[in-house]
Amino acid sequence: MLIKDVLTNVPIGTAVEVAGWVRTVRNHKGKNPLSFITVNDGSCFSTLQVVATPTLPNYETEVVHLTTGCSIIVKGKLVESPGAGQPVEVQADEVHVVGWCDPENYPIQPKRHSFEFLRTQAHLRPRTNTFGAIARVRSTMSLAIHEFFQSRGFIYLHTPIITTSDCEGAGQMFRVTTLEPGQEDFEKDFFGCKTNLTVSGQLEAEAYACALGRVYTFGPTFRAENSNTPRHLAEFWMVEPEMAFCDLTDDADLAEEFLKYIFQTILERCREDMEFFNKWIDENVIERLENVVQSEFVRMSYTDAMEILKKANRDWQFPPEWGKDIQTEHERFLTEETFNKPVIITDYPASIKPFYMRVNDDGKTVAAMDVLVPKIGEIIGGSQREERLDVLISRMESLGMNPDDYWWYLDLRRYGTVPHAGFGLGFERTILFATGMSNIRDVIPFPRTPRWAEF
RNA sequence: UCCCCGGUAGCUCAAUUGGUAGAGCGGGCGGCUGUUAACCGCUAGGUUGUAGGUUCGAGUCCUACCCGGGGAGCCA
Repeated sequence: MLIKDVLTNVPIGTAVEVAGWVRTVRNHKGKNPLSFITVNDGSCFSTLQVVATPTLPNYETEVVHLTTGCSIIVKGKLVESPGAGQPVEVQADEVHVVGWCDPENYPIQPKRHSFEFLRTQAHLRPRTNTFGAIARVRSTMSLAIHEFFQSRGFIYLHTPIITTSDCEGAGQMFRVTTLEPGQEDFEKDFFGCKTNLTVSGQLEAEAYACALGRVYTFGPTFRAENSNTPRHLAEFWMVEPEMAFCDLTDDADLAEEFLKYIFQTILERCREDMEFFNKWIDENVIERLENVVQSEFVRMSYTDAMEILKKANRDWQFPPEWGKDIQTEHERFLTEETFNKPVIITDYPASIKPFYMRVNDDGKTVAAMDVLVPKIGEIIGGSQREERLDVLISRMESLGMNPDDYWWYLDLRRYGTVPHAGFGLGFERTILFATGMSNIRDVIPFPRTPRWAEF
């Protein structure tokens, strides 16, 4: 029986059986000895208080020696709790110790640990309040993502992890090879050519969108960038919808609806976990999410955003200038100081965006859009794709790319081409925003970053 | 990769101008008539990240390296 159900669905007086890990133990040894054991099984944030007395045959031999981390199975009766901290508790008829936990060596103590320390104990940190809550929120968000797309007629697509295509501009790649170190003859390699871990499923998703209409991917992505920040991982999860017969405005509409849906979902379904984050991690996180769900996102062109930045009376480390990238300090100014909500920036200069984005009529900008949120910065990057064969080829050539390498991608424009658009959402960055956590290494179970692939 | 800050007990941290390394929590033992990260008493626990150097003397100063955090770049 899950503790989640015991605490919400089971009437007082019911015989229950729960299995979980001991969080804390309080023993009283006076004239009226008894023990309070709080147990968590991960099914919900709350613990269940178990009351054990010396009438248990193993009370002296086992129960009083329980410590944090022990695994137990408890049979007993659910009763109203006379104590103040919890409405109900279990009066134990049986406490079976499944696994002992040496308290001298067990790293997880019933106290506050630093996240830095817990990262070195990534196999045990899910037993803490914070990491249990993150795991449940992450799972609920994953389901919400599928619900959102499936209910709108999107087909869930699995794009390859090993690829030969280079989604230009998406960063450094991890080589996949069976060659011995030093060998450079790719014809002798496993695939007979140079292969990498994917940096994006977009190009393949476009192929399926140009057949099935609406598709989305949700899977791992790999970047070999030497990025050492609280917002970057070498292995992270990305959601990439792609829609045929769709322009940039439709794309931005989808992104806005999508974010609102997943935040709304965790506010509704992860109330207890969210209240924990709000109390201990970020005292404004619930209010911020509610604002996002209720408010309209700001939408403005890159050109207009540059005007706002230029008019701002402040010393920029990177002075804003048309044609240059929007820097982190600019993003924060827009999302945190100017609007204090998500901002969608559209129509970036072609010179700073990749080849596949559709060239606008002005010839200088492309139909790109980034969704920026307070604190985290960019969580979505997307665009309308260039569907005109001649424009796409000349764009590739001017960037020094060989169109022959992208023959199948160009076929999509040769045979029944169609306006289409899509975006990529960084899943972990979205969890950061949703939980108020500040380091991306704490919202994925086993993070991979430069010089760190333990566990 | 660059800039800044840090590394002391199992964990979280303290240690004056360079002068005998401490506390809280956790652990062990004892006490406590229902507790809430319980409380009270006693107790064990350290090659101060690594390797050099300066000094009568280094946790403290210098050099190099390793690891971590924050910021930047790259991006999601």
